Amino acid sequence: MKRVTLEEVARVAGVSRATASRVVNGASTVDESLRHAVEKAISSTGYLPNIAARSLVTRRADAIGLVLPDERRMLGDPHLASVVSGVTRVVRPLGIQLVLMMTGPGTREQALSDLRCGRLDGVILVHTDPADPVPGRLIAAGSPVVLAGRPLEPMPITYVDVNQTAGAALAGRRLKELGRRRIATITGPQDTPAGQDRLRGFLAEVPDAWVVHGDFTRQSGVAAMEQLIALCPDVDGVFIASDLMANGAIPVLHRHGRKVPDDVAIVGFDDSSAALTCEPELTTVRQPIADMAAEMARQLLRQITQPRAPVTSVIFEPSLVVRDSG
Amino acid sequence: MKRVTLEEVARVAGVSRATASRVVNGASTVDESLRHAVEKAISSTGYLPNIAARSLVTRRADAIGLVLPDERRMLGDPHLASVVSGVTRVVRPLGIQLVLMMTGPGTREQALSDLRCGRLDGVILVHTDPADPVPGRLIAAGSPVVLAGRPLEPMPITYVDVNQTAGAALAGRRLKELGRRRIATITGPQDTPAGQDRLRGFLAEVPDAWVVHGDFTRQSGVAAMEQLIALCPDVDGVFIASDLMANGAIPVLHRHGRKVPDDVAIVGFDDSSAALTCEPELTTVRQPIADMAAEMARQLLRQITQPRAPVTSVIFEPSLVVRDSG
DNA sequence: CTGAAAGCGCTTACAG
DNA sequence: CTGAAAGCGCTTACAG
Repeated sequence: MKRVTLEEVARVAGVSRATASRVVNGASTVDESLRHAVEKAISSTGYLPNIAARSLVTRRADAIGLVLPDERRMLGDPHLASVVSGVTRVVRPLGIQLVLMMTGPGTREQALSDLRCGRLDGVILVHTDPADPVPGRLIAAGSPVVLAGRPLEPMPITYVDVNQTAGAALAGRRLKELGRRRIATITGPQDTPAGQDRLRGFLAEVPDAWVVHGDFTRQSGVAAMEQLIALCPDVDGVFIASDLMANGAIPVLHRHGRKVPDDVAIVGFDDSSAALTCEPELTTVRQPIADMAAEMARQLLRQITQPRAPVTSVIFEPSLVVRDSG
Repeated sequence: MKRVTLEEVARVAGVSRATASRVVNGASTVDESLRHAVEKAISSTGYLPNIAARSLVTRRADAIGLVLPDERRMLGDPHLASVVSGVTRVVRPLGIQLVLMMTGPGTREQALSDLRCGRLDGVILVHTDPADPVPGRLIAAGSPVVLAGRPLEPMPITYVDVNQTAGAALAGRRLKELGRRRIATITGPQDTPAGQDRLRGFLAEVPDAWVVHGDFTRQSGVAAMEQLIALCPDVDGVFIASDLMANGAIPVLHRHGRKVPDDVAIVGFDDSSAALTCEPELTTVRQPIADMAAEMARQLLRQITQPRAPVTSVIFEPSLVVRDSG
């Protein structure tokens, strides 16, 4: 574990530290023969630049944060691995670290101070609730930040989202094409943009649908389906606003002797891993989570390198994945 | 975003930079009145130490890595959030960052170089397969490292695991207590310690059990159960070596007209979120993942602060969580 | 294109 | 207990 410094590389290559630094950083203004000498010295010594020293002068941490809500809220969440994967895909080739911050109620401030003390160049915020002051303070501080999903209240911040209303409309159209007549929906929480948009998009397509409310959790899917069956026993098509809720709701139908999709067609939303653990496998609206996460990383990187660039958001189009449930 | 330095704090407080540094770092050898002056200066200026500058001299990154396998392998994995949560719990109060490394086949080396260039103080390795050269090289380099789970081949490395054989025995005992006579098991992959131990521990309790092999994935649970039903149509109790496999296997039983738990009792292993998405909810052997992850972090921290400390591993005792499936 | 030099912001022996 | 000073390892104007 002998620590090799740039000084040493320069000496071995017979050049100055400045020149050695230039080839390490790929500056194009280095003579070919010197470059070669330095490269040879690098590999012979096994040199690796000290990141702290570099950071100190470049004023970049080369690290971004992924700020998550607390464990309880992440636990059933089937998206985490995909988000991490998508971000990693764009960030790693650039040598940028992904630091995970799973926050408790009082610890979201951490992101702010990590940004201020130069530990992080920017942050991606997941599952931000409307009361959270962090996004506002980040904007005020001029820190690079992107939100996963449109914020409830409009604010001048970059976000990446799927076209929620279009996705819900896809689900509605599918149920109609299947010839279903007594159509219902189990919604997400109505104090979130996704919950609102999925309901609105669906009703635009199926205005007379029955509406029962859930909150995206599996458990709420169970309760909502019980409620729905009581409300409308002969329902024959249901759009359930998250795969996780569908995962809870389908067994309720079975318990009531209703077959899926013969008696009741089900369409979910997300195309998360929860869709595959449904019986039968879930027809659902696909959100390309990993691609969206990759785009968040790209947007964040752009803000970091171009602090004065205009704020833009990007919306992905959803698609319908037809499986067995509807 | 004006950057406040220690220099400035010292000037405001009317002391030297050295003294200011001492109170920032909580050195006890500072006169009370000076300490007060510095503290006041810190809060009035909003000072936050520059991490890179500190790292450069302390030679610590104050960051640890969590090295995961590729997305495909993590996707259905219900443990990720719990692991992150457990590690975060111990690491955050110490101001240590958790950096996530989701590796592809060729990128596990990243951990090595991040360690060498001072970007990481240590790493936790998850799902290491026997062919992976990384653990060996980490040991050779003397880097702080802990493994999630016992390595297949014995090696002088710290790991944290659950007592797998004891857990499997718990499952066997449960099925016997339920009065089951034709007992079987669906195993995990036999080239992993967990897969081997769960089978061994189970057979020690139920020596004459039928054995069908799976690989911990949901899909393999489906296939294995089909196979088992063909092999032993009147099986009445099955220990399935992961909740995820059980999640796939139970619907197969239903499809064959067998009720759970009346006709066939099922006991899983993990107590992950997959246990709750089973119908009926899964009786399973609980692995306290978050606590285990917290312990991994503690072990790693100890290695970082005490490089010459002896290698120790820690084993958690599992417990049986009785729900509805068996 | 190249090198000598300054400087990034901190911690830590070393004297006093 | 306190301060002046050295030094961590790099990058980057600035001359040449």
